[in-house]
Formats: sequence, C-alpha cells, structure tokens
Amino acid sequence: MTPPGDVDEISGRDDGDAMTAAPAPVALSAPLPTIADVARAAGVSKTSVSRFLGGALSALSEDKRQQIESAIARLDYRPNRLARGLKRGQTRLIGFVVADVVNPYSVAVMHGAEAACRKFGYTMMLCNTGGSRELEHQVLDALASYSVEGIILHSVGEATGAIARLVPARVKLVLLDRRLPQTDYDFIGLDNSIATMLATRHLLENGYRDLAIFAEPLAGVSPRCERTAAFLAEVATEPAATGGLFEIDTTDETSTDRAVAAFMAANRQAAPKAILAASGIVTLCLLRALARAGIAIPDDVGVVGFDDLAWSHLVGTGITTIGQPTDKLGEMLVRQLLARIDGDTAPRCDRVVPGHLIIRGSSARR
Amino acid sequence: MTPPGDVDEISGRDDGDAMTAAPAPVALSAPLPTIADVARAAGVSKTSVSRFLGGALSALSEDKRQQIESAIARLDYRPNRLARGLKRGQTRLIGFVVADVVNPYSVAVMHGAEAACRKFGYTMMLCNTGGSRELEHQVLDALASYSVEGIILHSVGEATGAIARLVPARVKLVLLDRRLPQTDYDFIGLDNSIATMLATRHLLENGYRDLAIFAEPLAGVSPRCERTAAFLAEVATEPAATGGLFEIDTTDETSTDRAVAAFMAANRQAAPKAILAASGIVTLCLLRALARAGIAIPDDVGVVGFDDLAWSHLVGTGITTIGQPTDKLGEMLVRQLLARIDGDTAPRCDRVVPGHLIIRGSSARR
DNA sequence: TTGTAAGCGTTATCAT
DNA sequence: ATGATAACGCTTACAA
Repeated sequence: MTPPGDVDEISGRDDGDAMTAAPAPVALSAPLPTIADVARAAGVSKTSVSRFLGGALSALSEDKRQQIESAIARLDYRPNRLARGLKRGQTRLIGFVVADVVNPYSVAVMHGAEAACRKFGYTMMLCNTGGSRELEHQVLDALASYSVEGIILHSVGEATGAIARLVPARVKLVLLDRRLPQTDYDFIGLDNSIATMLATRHLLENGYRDLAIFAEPLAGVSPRCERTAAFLAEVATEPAATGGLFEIDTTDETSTDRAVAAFMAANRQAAPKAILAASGIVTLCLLRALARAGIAIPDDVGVVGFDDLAWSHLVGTGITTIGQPTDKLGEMLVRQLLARIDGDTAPRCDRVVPGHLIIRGSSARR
Repeated sequence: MTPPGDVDEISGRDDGDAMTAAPAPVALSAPLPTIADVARAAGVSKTSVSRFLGGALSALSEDKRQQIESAIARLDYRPNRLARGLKRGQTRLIGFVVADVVNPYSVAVMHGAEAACRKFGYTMMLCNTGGSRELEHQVLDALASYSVEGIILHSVGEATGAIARLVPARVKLVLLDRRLPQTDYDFIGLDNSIATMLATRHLLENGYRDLAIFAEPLAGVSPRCERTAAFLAEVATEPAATGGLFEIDTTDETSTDRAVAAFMAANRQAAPKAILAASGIVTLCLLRALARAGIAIPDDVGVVGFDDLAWSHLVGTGITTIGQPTDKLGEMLVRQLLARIDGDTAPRCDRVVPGHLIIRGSSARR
C-alpha cells in the first residue's frame, strides 16, 4: 500500500539490541514524528496538517483530509504542546498551588479541580508551599515560567509580590478558601459565617453553654478570622453562654494539650462545654489531645469540626462536622479561571458555597 | 542613572485606565520581556544573555556580566521554560499519574515526590486516573505531549499501549507500588512479603487463629496479590490457624457488609478472629462495616490495616497498622527518574522499602 | 570573550 | 483550497 520511498527511515539504528521482531512499529531511538513528517508522508504542506489539527476542516479537501488522517495514524503522530504553546500562547496548563498537599480538604478540592481540568483539556501542575511565603513565591514564579494560563491559589495568607507579578505575565488567578486583603483577585470558598453560625447554633441548641473555638494562629488568614468572628458573634446571642478563642500550634502536641487543659479548667464547671475546631487539621489535633487527656466526648466536652473527613463517623460515636462540597469547589475554580482566560472581564468574583452540618454523636444533646 | 534611550518603552499604552501613579514598574498589558529585550537593554547579544542564564560565567567578562544582571533585574525578566524546553529538549517537567488522588497513601507519596521535584528544579504535573484504563491512557498521552522528562506511575494495574508509547517519546518511567507483569520498567514500592508476614505473625502471636484478609478484587494488581499470597503463606505456618481471602467492592457498602457477615458466621467460633485489611481504603470500609454490624474491636474481631493513616489511633483503642515511609518513597521515585534522565542505563531497578508495624489496640492479645 | 545565524515544532500571514 | 515563509523565545554550532 505504502510506496517504499514514503516510509520514513524506521530502519534500525540500534546497536547490540537484537530484537528484530519487535512488535512496536517505531524504533526505540527514532526521533518523534513532527508535523513536517506528517506533511511529507501525506504529500501535503505543514500548513494543511496544522489546519487539520486545528479543526479547520472546512478549508480542506476530502482528499487531503484522508491523506493526512492516515499519515497521522501511520506515524502515530501527536502534536507537541510545547511548540504549540510557544507559538499560540495557549499552553492549556493550570497551576494548583496549595498550602498543604496532605490536608484532606486541599486534596478533595484538588480532586475536583483535576477532573475539571481534564474535562476541559487542561493539565494541572501541582505545587505545595507547606505554608511558606518563600516557597509560595518560588512556585508561583516557576508556574509563570511555564506560561500556565491560570493558577488556583490556596495562599499562605498574605498578598506577596510574586502574586502581583502574575498579572503582567497574563496569568489568571483565583483564590481558594483564603482571601487576600487589599486585593481584588477572584475568590471562591466557603460561606464561613453561615457555616459557623450553623455549627455554633447547633451546640447552643443542644445545651452547651461554655464554648471555645480552637484554631491555628489567626495571623490574618481569612477563614480562621471569619470563623472565629462568626463564632463569637453567635455565642453572644445567647446570654447564658460564653465563648473564647484558643490558638494552637498544630505542629506541637503540647500546644493543644495546654489549650485543652486551660479550657477544661475554666470556672463555669456547671456549664456543658463544647469545642468548635476551625479546620480538619485542628480537629485531628484536638481529638488526639482529648484522647491523651482521657476526656470523654461528648460527656466531658462536645466537639464539632470543620471539614468532613472520611473517618469522622468512626471516632467514638462519630464527630459532628461541617462538610463542604469540595468536588464542586474544584470545578468552580477551574470554570472561573477558564472564563477569565476566555476574556471574561466581569468585576471581581467572590463566590461562596454553603457548608452543611453533619450531626453525629460528638455534639449530642446535654 | 539609566539613559532615557535605554528604557524599553514602558510608556502607558493603556486606554481609559488612568492609573498614572501605578507602583508596578510594568504596564499591565506590556508583553513579557524576552531574552532579546534583555540583550538590547544590556547592550549585548542574545547569546551572551543565554550564556549568563546557563551559568557559563567563565565565558563572560565581568563587565558584560554586570550589565546583563542589572538588565535582567530592571526588566524583571525570567526565561520562558517552554521555549527553553522546545530548543533544548529539557522541560524539567515530571508527571505523576495516580490511580486515586484522594487515597491518603498516594497523597503522602505525592507530598514527598513534589518536594523532591522542587528540590531538583522540576515541576510536577498531576493526573488522576480514578483507576480507569482509558483515563490512564489519556493522561499518559497528555503528559507525553508536554514532553515531560519522566513519569511516576501508580498504574491501574495492567500494561497498556499508552505506557509502551512513552518509550519512543523518550519519557522515563518508574512504577510506584504496582508492578506490571511482562515489563521491565523500574519499580519502587513496599516490601509486601515482609510487611504482610510481620502483620500476620503479630496476629498469630497474639492468639488469633481464624484469620481473613480483606482486599479489593485482586485483578492481578501486584500489591494485592503479593499481600494475599504472603498472608496465606504465613497462616499456613501455624497448623491451628486458618486464613481466607475476601474480595470487597469498596464502592459498595453492602459488599463489605456481606464479607464481614460471611467471615463472622464461619464455623470455628472458638478461634479468635482477626482481619488484615490490604489497603487504607479497605481498612476504612472494613471499620465502617464493623461499626454498622455492631462488631467490637478487638473483642469480636482483631484488625490490622495496611497504610498508617492520621486517624488510626483515634478509632476505638487504636488501629494497628503497617506504616510506609511515604515521603522517602516519593523522593526515591524522583531520584530514580532523574538518574535515568541523566542517562543511567543500569538494568531494571526494583527497589522495595520495608514497612513497619505500628501496634495499637485493635490487635490486642487474646 | 563575543556575536551571527540556524533551528526546536508549531501556528499565522499572506500569497496563489 | 493550498502552500511558502516568517515568527514564538530560546540554545547552540560555528565564526570572529
């Protein structure tokens, strides 16, 4: 079928390797076929092949179309995205910068975002900052150097020059979960006020009166601040209730131990106590500390935690949690980015999704 | 300081936007500076700038070196990695293809791998296959189209054409956790035989005699097969003990319920029962099923699970688990890849790391 | 030590 | 409908 002259030198240049009857049609060290190879094999110009690739079918005769199609299949050709990106400025790359990759919340959102990226033909570059400003700076620069079209940023909590520098690089940015004060970047996250109110109200309604919110050092990180503020505001609506904030260092066990001891030792012994953990990590640290101290849930203290984790209902009689639609968040982030990439110039978007309370044994009625 | 003529037209071409006193030195819609811009600003050739960038300091006069350095700083220039990759064939990109991004095991390894990538100047592209052959095929193709230099593959379990196609594309491959029969790709994972033996022996030594291993359908997936085989072999060393395999569908609760019921109803009522869960996901499903059935751990049944999860010690009196050095695995994977990229042609590497048993209450002595 | 020029694999412009 | 040809931003012979 194929004239011998057309066959692009597949002849073995291998030395030593005597696999003469190799099933793979391509020699091990053959250079990858380029658009030029396809053009030659199909007897057309590179331009025509490019048109075929770009879907400009209308400007192609059925004749050539078939020739090209078959040549592509024969050579197992696939376009080089780097070259395409360089020329067209469309890399179809999206960066996901996360403060903590092992945080189940981030992972869950990442899951949704990755799926959305793939759905829309994008590929995700993942970077972890570990909560370090320096690293965040570094990875944002790195992503920009790859000409990603957009970045989803779960920031360390403050606006940095590295973020500002994305703008001239034409990289679209959307913030996840954490707002950046004084900036007007798009934002998507949880409706912290309502979610916190829901949880706090639930505790109050179930008879808890001496409340506390455990959080990582607020340090201006928006969800921590918002949750704390909403918690205190809600507690204030119940005259008989008190509420306080305990900041803990999640990397230091004794920190949580101390906070727990301080809270449990507080005066109002008669008032049923409960703790709202402001994040999944804090929930974990808190539960560990309570276990170490031999404090019973919910008998000695009620517990509600942000972020519904897979194991929430396995601990004790189950931990009451605030769930977030993480997959949906991931998809929303990508969609928002793609809209901007497509030229959407609407004013800053600030979209929040509602959390839902999943009531389990840890906040049982008192 | 800077002669006016040297300043590359920063002059505002903005229409409408009247931010005359903008703090950012670069106009919003200015094209990014290229190596040519730097060369012009520094009064040297592109070549010299490229040499500077490439660290060819020896071939550069101190004079020009400073000029270039200052020009780069002035323009806030950063090289375009796409262009560099296209020309040099070095993209500094590594793909991580994982069967299940939300699996804590994968996440933990990813954490280590991401850190290693960054350490060595690489950036990670993350793809999730959800265990689908088709998706694996698709994402491998996508990664190849970006000319990643290497891929870490947590495969769906079988060798596919998509994997074979990476070879002509000169993409290095290293398998994580799951071997691919009939292939000779580099492999790094857990020493399943020893880890399983450790866990099984522990159960036997603690008096359990009626054992079972719960696993997802083996389907030729190597860790599942190896763990099951090692489990059965170890059980066989104890004449008074019996052991069986229960395959469960982790996406269907009733599947685990049925398996648990079947195992618990089995004859040998006198023999203390214990279950070895062959993965973190299975452990989770198992614990849920036991909770639903009201079966007490370890009184009614002992439990040991693969993969040490953050919450392992919070459930009941703690779940005995087999921990893996996941961060180390991640780094090993990247190092292996980089070695191959650097031209290492050593024969197929098959490296296993030892797991360690973390003994908690779920396997207490009978 | 420095620079010129030719590509890397695409797409886009402009002819034809 | 089709095809030269010039970019995209960079590296690298090869010259000087």
